[in-house]
Amino acid sequence: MTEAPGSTKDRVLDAALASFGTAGYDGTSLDALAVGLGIRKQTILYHFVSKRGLLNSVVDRCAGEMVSALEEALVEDQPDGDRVEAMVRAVFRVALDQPVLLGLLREVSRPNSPGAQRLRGHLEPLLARARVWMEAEMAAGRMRRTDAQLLLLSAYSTVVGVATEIEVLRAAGVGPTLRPVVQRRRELLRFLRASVDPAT
Amino acid sequence: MTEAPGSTKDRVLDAALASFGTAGYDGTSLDALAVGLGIRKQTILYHFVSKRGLLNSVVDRCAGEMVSALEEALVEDQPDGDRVEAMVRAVFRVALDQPVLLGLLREVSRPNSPGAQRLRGHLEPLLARARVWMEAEMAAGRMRRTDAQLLLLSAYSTVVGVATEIEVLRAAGVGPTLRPVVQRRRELLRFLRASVDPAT
DNA sequence: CAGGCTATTTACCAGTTGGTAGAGAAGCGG
DNA sequence: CCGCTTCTCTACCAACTGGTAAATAGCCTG
Repeated sequence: MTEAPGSTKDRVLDAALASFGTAGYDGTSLDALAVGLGIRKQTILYHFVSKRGLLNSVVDRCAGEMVSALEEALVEDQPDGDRVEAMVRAVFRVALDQPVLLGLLREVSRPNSPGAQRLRGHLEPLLARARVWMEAEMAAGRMRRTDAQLLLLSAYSTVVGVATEIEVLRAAGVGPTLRPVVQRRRELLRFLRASVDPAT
Repeated sequence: MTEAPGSTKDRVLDAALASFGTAGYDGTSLDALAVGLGIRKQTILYHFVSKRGLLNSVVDRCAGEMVSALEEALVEDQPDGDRVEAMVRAVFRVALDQPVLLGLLREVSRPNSPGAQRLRGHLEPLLARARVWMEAEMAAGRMRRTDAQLLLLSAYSTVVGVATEIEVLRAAGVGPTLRPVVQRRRELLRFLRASVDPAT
């Protein structure tokens, strides 16, 4: 079922991810993509039917990777060890390992963007689980009472913003050093804890 | 020099801002833009020479508005009244008054995007001023010692993320109510204060 | 070896893209 | 009335867009 890593289909997916993530959907041309891969455009269309289908496949694969990474982080330490931290660490790990993936996330999370709805479809169950968990924590008094959905959306956009920022830093001349990233993650964690702290 | 608000040139700028901000640069066609305005595409090209020129003009105008809004917030209360809060409030006001402007900011702040460099050119002096101010605050012990540039970039991306999120919220079904925005602003302020608080 | 399946190709197409060339038209100072 | 400038228009165009149709080649199975 899963495509062999060296197959044409898989190579197209990789290249498409990179292009969608950096140049955007409209900025990506199937011709250019094909030339870059040394194949003909029609080969791409054979595998993915249409440009939109290609985007959907890319989104599906990436969302799958991300969701599984997050779920792994969630079950990792059952005994209420800081789950928030585990999730943030997971996201940052992904951001460092595959920066292009964040580019796609950014591109696709724009409202009215093709693929935005599809992405939401993938993330929805995860969000639902998190919401349920948060409401339980609130009921137990381990978390400050707020609108769970709103807090989640806030956390989501903040995390994405922060992770995306790594690209911006690189563009601004700050080298791909690890230090700023670590520092940034520490501050983000403090922020999220503050949002959640039952005191005040 | 400044164009009359009803002039063709100005109407084109408005429509282009809206289109660039929502559909992106590549997703915007001069033909469609012209049809929407009831004029011919060549009229647009007469005023702005090229599509790229149009983007530049849009960026220039918007960056001007934003920078002046921020500078206004900075001098507003000279006696060290919380300048950070003043700036955040200014940004949120812009985000609420002209949401499209945030869309453009988001589109254009992607690295490698056309217009990204131009935007940085506009924001650079403002950032430089802020950096100088922060270093003075640090020296005076009123602010925790950190890398000023890094903190600024963090704050920038966070603020943009948060403001952009308003669109996301709308897309996620949460109405354009004011409450979430206010709540979000409060939390953001707490975050920024925590990043700055000299007591660890 | 025949026949189907998968994968990739060549050939082609209609529509759209940003952009050029040049013609009118409207206003204005002399 | 002339000439100049400013603006908008019609008429084109070469390049590129995503997409269709059909031919070809390899491969496995019967």
